[in-house]
Parts: sequence; structure tokens; C-alpha cells
Amino acid sequence: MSEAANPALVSGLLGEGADVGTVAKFFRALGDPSRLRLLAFLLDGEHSVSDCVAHIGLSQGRVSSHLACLADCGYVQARREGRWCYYRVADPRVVELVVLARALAADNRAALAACERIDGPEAAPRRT
Amino acid sequence: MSEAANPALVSGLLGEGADVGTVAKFFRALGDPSRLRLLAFLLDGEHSVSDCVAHIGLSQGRVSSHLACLADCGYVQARREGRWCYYRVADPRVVELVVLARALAADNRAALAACERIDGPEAAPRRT
DNA sequence: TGTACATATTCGCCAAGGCGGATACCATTA
DNA sequence: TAATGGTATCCGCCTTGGCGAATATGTACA
Repeated sequence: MSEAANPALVSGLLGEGADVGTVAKFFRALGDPSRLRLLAFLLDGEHSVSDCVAHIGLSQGRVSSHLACLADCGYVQARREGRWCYYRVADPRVVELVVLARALAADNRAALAACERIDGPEAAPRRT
Repeated sequence: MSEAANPALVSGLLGEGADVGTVAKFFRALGDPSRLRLLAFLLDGEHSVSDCVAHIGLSQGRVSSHLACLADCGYVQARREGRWCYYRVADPRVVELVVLARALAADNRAALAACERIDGPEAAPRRT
């Protein structure tokens, strides 16, 4: 019936406290260049939404939405102060995750760049 | 002109050897439940494509494509043996990455589940 | 060389989701 | 209370990419 050959192990790695769909959602949050740049910017220190807008150059609404997404996923934390909202990295393990992923990606950057199964050929620059 | 406020640090975390787009691509590979389940299955040990098909229940072509994607991104490694092709996890750091992500996701599973910015309300089960 | 079988690629379809622009929301200040 | 300004949400548009089905490719064996 096509279940796991070793359900216990698989469950131990992905199903315990956070199901596969949830973990996938978690990864997908960092699968967008804009959100990843925002996170990198916040790894540099706490910043307001307007700071982020100035930094990555997307519309204010989009940046706000991306930050909220990162917050929902537990990557960053929001702090209100009057009209301003400051975001900062919520957990030191986020740094570990990014550093680890960067190292792995760097070791495979040639194959990654050539991978046309994600982003297709010559990654269309998503209209200016 | 809206560049990094601290280019050196940001560069050190994301731009050194693997640019933001590449790392995003890397994360996006694990942002799909099917690929994540495949990876979990392979963390259990080496398996052929047909094994994987039987395990996750998607079409053979789709599974083959997902495995090739994981291989391109450096998560898994292929080994040909006659007509069969066996895939296995390529790097022990992949386990670290998954375990770390699972832990973080588990600590935020409530917020993650509630996050409608990814997958929208009641995550449509992508036709059975 | 023909057949069988495991894997890889191609195709059209359609949902997820990133985008800017408009606008709503809310705290500060006059 | 009205105006200002930072942030959040909503909207339609359009690309990315997951899906199965069909088909191509390649290997083993008769």
C-alpha cells in the first residue's frame, strides 16, 4: 500500500511535531529571493519596514507582506513602536540554517545554476 | 540606490560563493511536499526510482523529475545499475539541514499552519 | 534485432503565489 | 477633529511550477 518502508525513521525526521506539509511551507518561505534578501538584511540587525523597503526596492505593500510571512514562519519577530514596526531575527538557529544552506548551495552552485527544473531556462527576470 | 546598508555582512552570509538567487533556488527545492517526502524516504537509505514511485504514489515521470531536481541541487546522488537508477542522500549536512528546519518548524507549527500567505486558506489538497 | 522493462523527457492544464497600485488601518501631532 | 505618515490588506495581472499522460531513451535479454 505504498507507505513508508521505514515509517519510524521517516516519522522521526519529518513527522514528529511538524508534518511534511508544514516543513515544506517553512522551506518555501526562504525559497523566494526577495524574502531571503529581507532575512539577510535583518540578520544584519533590527530594521523598520521602511528601511527594508529602501533596501530591497520593492513596493511597500509587498515588503510588508513578505515580512509578515517571515514572521508567521518564525524567522523574524516584530516590535511595534508608535507608527513604526521593527523586525529582527527571532532565533539564533535561523543563522545556522542560512549558513548551512549557503555552504551546501555553494558546494553545488554549478549544478544549481544549471538546474532548469526550478525557474526554467535563463530565469525570466519577472517584469521590471 | 537602495543597496545593502551593510553589504559586507550580507555578502558574507548570502553572497559569498552562492548568490541569493541560487540559495533561494536551493531552498525552493525543499519547499515542495513531494520532494521533501522523497528526501525523507532517501534519508532512510538508498532506493530506486520505482521504489520511490511505490512509496509516494505519484506518477513515474513526476517522481523521476523530482529526483533529478533534488540531484541537481546536491541533496541526493544517483547511481546507475543496468536499467535501474538508485538515489541516495549525497551529503551528511543534508540531514543536519532537515533536522534543524524540522526543529524550527515544530517550534512554530501553530503560526506556520495559520500562515495563509503561503498556500492560502485551508491549503487546497492539490487534487488527489 | 525485436521485445520488455526501468527511467527520462515533453506536453497541456491549472493552481500557487509574486508583483504594483490602490486603499484601509492606526498612532502621532496640530 | 483633521491632517500626516508608517504599515497592512486587497485587487487583478501574469509567471512559476506541480500534475498526469504520452512518449522518448536506454539497457537487458531472447
